[in-house]
Amino acid sequence: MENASTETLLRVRDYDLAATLDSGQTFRWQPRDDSWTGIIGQRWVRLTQMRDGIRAETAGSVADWRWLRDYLQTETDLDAVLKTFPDDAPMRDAVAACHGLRVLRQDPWECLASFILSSTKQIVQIRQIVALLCERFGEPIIPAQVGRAVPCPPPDEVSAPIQQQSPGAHGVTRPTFLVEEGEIYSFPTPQRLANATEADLRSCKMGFRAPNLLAAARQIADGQFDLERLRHLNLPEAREELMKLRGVGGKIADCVLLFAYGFDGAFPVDVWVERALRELYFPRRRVAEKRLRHFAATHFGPHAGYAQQYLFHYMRTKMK
DNA sequence: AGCCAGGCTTGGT
DNA sequence: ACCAAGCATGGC
Repeated sequence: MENASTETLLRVRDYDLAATLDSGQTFRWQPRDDSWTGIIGQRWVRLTQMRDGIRAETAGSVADWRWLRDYLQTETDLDAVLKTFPDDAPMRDAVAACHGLRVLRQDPWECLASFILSSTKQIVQIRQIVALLCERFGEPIIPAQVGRAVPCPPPDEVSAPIQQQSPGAHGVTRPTFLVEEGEIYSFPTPQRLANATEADLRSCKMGFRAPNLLAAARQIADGQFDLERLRHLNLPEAREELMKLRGVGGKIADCVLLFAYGFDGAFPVDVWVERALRELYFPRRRVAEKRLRHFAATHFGPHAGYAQQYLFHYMRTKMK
């Protein structure tokens, strides 16, 4: 029986929090003071990498931390997963370079919506679009004043804006507060977005992706499309179902299946992973797309998606 | 300035 | 069944 508390230590080894939260599977976590702050569901959370695990702080008392262990997948036996990877040089290098990288278990709707917004966008830009979407349509969340007992904020911290030069803004200075807490909005529900207009969504800089997100939100909001039902399907069935949504092809479907539903066999192939496959496994060879997909589908074993995440992060961070 | 970005859809052979 | 263009937007 756990006592209700606003903080806990999740004991876990071989968990690289930074690699996990910054490897393009999720888009809202922000680094700050050796910690990561973000929103999980309706909760503000701060996570800190410790030697013996992950320290978690949140707003409001928590009696049962299962939701967080589930999101972070701290119970996953990483060694058991790594043992299923093919024993070849590229995979060994990727695992060595990204030791402790995990695949999260995210909320299906947030994951789906985020990846609908991801097509032909760099990760930094996906983050910006998602941030705008949450600011405009999410519910405000109260961040915890963790670690500092502040009955009332010091007057100079609140009332005195810091003059800050925004770079490249032609000499325009804007007053900003130094104490901004980063993410303070929940991810908008399908219902909320279903009531928005396409123009509203376009104002979040999502361009041609706006009608796709809007259509998905409306289909889910009115019950025509059931994200929960996908949990009871097998991988190919669930994949086919997701691909019925406008703007969702094989790659985005695979991302959602892997990052939200825990289908470890899903193997998203984007430009980075395709590059990894061609350069690491078929150097200086012309390989047809068809054959490459067959290789991807057969070579990496039951946790292929996990292997894919190692290749992806390896290519992005270590191979430039 | 031009190319590319965790792609998908559509219309051409 | 395969190929290219087009799609918004921003960073480099």
